[in-house]
Amino acid sequence: MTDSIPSHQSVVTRFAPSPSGHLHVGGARTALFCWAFAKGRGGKFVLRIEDTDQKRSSDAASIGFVKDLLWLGIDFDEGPEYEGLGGGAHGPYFQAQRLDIYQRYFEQLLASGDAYYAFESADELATLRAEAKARNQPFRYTGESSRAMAPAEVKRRLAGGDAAVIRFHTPPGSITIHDEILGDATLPEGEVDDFVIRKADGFPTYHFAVVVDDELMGVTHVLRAQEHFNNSAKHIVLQDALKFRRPVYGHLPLIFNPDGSKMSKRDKDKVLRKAVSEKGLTAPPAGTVDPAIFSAWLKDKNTQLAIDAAQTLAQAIGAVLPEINVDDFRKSGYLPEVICNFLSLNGWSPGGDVEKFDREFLKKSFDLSRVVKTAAKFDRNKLLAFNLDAIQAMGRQDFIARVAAHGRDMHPEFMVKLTDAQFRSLCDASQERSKTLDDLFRTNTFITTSDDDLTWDAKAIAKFIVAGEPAGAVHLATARTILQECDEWTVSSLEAALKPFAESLGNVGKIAQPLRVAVCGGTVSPPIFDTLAILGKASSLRRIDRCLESL
RNA sequence: GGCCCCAUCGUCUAGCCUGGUCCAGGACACCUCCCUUUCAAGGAGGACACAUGGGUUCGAAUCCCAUUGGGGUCACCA
Repeated sequence: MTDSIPSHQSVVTRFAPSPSGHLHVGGARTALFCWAFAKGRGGKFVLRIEDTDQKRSSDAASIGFVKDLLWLGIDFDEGPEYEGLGGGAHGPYFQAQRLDIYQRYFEQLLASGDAYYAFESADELATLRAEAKARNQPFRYTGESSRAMAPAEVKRRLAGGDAAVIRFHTPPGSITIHDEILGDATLPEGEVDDFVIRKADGFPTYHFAVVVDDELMGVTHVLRAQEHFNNSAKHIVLQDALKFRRPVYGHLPLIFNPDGSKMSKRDKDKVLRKAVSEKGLTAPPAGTVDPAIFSAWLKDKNTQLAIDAAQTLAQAIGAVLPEINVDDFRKSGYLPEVICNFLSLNGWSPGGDVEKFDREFLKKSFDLSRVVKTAAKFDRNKLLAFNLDAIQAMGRQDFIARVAAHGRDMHPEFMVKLTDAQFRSLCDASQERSKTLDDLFRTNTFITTSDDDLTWDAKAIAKFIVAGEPAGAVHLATARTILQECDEWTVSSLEAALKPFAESLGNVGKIAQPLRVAVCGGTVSPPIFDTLAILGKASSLRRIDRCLESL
């Protein structure tokens, strides 16, 4: 009865997150592996929403994370209907809509004596738990008194409206979990107590819903994060009692922050709190966050600011929040194919020194035997390096198209200020130095600043305009008169015009830096001739004039 | 604290199952130099790991045990 599902049966995997507007990178990795495993074997990938927690049901309808999944190129065969995807014969795919299904199985277990009602309140249990903790003992619910309760008494209390949960009566004996990744592990008898399978509100607990749905949806392989490992024991005893098949389990190693802490949505909040306290802020900057919400948040470290509010506040105080969600990486200009590639490498590798590959390769190659047992620390540096490599490998048109799409999405105000020709020139000048699709927008704000609003960095002025013998300003003035004479304003013509003068000074740097500072306000920009060409003649001269006047 | 799991460069990992070809390979980061009109990018070098202690064996990163360290889990959350 403990046999795994036979291999000739086609593979079905599932990704079963709580409803959320955003997909966490850890979740993305799990989804990716589930997807690759099923797809690579001609099987099905099912998406199921685990929304059995009514306390969090305010956003239960929110499955915004699906857009992140699709952005990554992870599609599903069955699941909630979403933009033409989803549906399927095993729905509904929201657990909250499957209550009648669970009820049948509750009744089955109640009838067979494998489950029973229990009337302890959450408070009572919390007290017992606290006592156990104080004694450094694990708390185990044995439920002798509940099970000893006469059926008539149970009926009476139920009829009287007493709050009750249903608990599963875990049979005696040790429980062995077979795991394709970790191997076998045996939990001694008594480790799994009589856990709750139906809450007082009538909803199933996670353990129960998972077991029923996996069976009904034909799930053959359960791939999930290692934090669920011990839960498998509960699922196994439930499957046995319900006479269900056992799926093959594979528990994936966790993904951590570089410092070893668990990567979580709260990391953003932590960074934000730190920035706020460093700045000594007691009230939110005007126009960012509601002051009442802000002070409530500040008071209670256990609360988190809503994601949008956190973002605006961070922006206002110049804090950079860590990327945690897939959407954060999208906004930062990472490519979805690179994220998939990199995520795959956290916990798995194809071997043979191969580490750059696409989703098709992953589908074909992914297998459980090469999944690593140890947790990985998420290395943003390496991700960034992969992203750079992918960008550099792109064709010119492809790069322009993708940067433009990113720009329309994330920086519309930037896009409207540039002509098509300017934008293409900027792309050409930026591709080889772009680590993300966002770099070009962040590092070239001088282009969209109007000529008369441009300000200069004092250090840059001191070093490249004021200093020198003769001063940079002198060369700048000379360069200006040369530029004035240029009728053709292209990269090559500008270079040709300025080269002789630059060489007479020794090297191009003598003139490039003063010019760069004058037209950009700082020391960093695309190559100087590209920069001048993109700005155009009128703008370039005007900026040089203003710079010279400002001295 | 109980239980469970894990342990190769700073990081992701290859090698481990089927001991010798490993004085341990790749990648990111790091250091040095080169190139250079800034920032990047690029090129050439370099440093860097089998947690510790016992076994087994002619021989161990690879097998066994212990120790240490890390993680997970002990909810009417998933």
